[in-house]
Order: sequence, then structure tokens, then C-alpha cells
Amino acid sequence: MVQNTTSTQLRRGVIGPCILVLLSTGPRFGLQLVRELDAVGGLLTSQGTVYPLLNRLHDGGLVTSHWEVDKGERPRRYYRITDAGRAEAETFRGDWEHFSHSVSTLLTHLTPATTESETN
Amino acid sequence: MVQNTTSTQLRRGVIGPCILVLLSTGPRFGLQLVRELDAVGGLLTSQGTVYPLLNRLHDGGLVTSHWEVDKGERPRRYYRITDAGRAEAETFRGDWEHFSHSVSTLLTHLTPATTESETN
DNA sequence: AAAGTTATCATGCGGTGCAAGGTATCGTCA
DNA sequence: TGACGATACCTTGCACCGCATGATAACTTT
Repeated sequence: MVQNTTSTQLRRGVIGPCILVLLSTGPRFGLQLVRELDAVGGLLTSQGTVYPLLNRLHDGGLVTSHWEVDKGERPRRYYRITDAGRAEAETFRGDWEHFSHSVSTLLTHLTPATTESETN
Repeated sequence: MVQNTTSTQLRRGVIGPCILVLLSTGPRFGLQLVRELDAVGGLLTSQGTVYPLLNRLHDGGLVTSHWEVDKGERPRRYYRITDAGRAEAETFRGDWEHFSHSVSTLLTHLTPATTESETN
């Protein structure tokens, strides 16, 4: 049974763009992204989320990947954002601003007052 | 093909609680909720979203419903929030605040300019 | 009657987050 | 050499929910 928390659903459509935003500041490998998303409260994810997501981003041409095998280090697959990925990240910034503003407006404009049926 | 916009995914897990928030100010019927959510930019929905959602909320005991058949008016099914629904709505307020703050933090703290890391 | 508007409802699809499970490499200890 | 834990990668399948689509019904208008 999958946990049906509110947060789980809220994360929909957000983690992917967030990964792109992270990658826009420099290449990273998978577990690194998991840790960074975890560090930002509320964006906690699991590896089972990040790796399929990275595959999708890769298939979509939003990121590239290359193996880096240094001595004394485990082989790591680094993901680097592409121009298309940057564009997508920028688009998301606008989408998120618009969307979050709408939700916040609805939440703040309506105070949970008494039940008064209005017929405007 | 279903439209796969970013907004579509962003709405996940938001519309339900938003409906609860709306209902916390007074009972409404289905189409009324559609119009009000549509009025708040970015939360546009269709009837095919709202009615199944109301059923889910009803099954979950978060709302009750009662038919209202006034003369000179079409029969309308009004939905009223329950105490459990109010609690859920309040929980969502907290969840949303936490979540949106996390995302906004990630978006603003990272400017897409730098690429100051290695291997440019 | 016929057509349009308003309202409710059911069905099925599709994307995505996530749990669960698996493989491979490295360092350490004995 | 072998065992073990930590790190890092990856796959599979499920469940949820927004949405397109279409049906039904009642009231109003033509």
C-alpha cells in the first residue's frame, strides 16, 4: 500500500523541475540529488523516485549523463543539464510562481468562518 | 492524448483541499465550485475533475451532500463540509505552507546563472 | 416539439511518486 | 583471501488523481 499523504501528491510535477533547477548550478549524481532534495524540507524523495525520473529527463533530452570513474571513488553517473533543460526549468519557475500564488490567494482570502450560504 | 502540461501535474493533491477550503465558508454545488476554482487563475478544472473528487471527499466523510429542489431552479446537490473536512483543510494549510516554502526556497536560492562548479 | 442551457454523474486513461527488491564497487577488518 | 557494511546504481509494478469523454435529466426558450 502506497502512502497516501498529502505531501506525496503535492510533490507531483515538482520534483522533476526541481532536479533541473539543481542541475542548472552544476552536474550531480543520483544520490547527491536525493540528499539535496531531502535537505530541502518537504521535498524528501527516495531513490526509486529519482532514478526513473532522471531516465525520463534523459529521454526527454533535458539532461545528459556521463560516467566518471576516478580512482578511489565508486563509479558515478553524473547528470548535466542541457539547454532544453534550462528552458524547462525557467518555464517551471513561471508556472510555479503563478500556481503557488493562486493557491495561496485562495487559502488566505478565505477564512474558515461560519457556514453562511450565500447566493450571489 | 491527455494534455501533459506542467500545471496539470501541479494541481495534483491541491484541488481536493481547495474544494474543502471553499466549502469551509459555506455549502456549494458542483458547478459552482468549478466556476470558483476557475476564477482563481491556475486552478482551472473541468467537471470531470470536480464530480469524482466530490465523490471521493464524500466517501472519505469530509463532506456531506443534500439535494435542494427549489421551484424555478434546477435540482442542485449541495455539498457541506464536515468537521473532519475542516480538520483536513486546516492540515492542508500547514502542508501547503511548508511545501510551497520549500519549493520557493529551492527556486530562489539557486540562480541558474553560475555553473561555477568544476568541469565546465 | 425542438433546441439550448444548466446541472449531475460514470468511465477509462495516463503520468508520476514511491515502495520494494536487486546488482556492483569500494574500504575495512581479520 | 574472505566477510561485511556503506555507497551508488537500477528495475519493476502499483496506486493515486486530474482530466477527456460521454451520458442523463430538468428547466427555459424558440
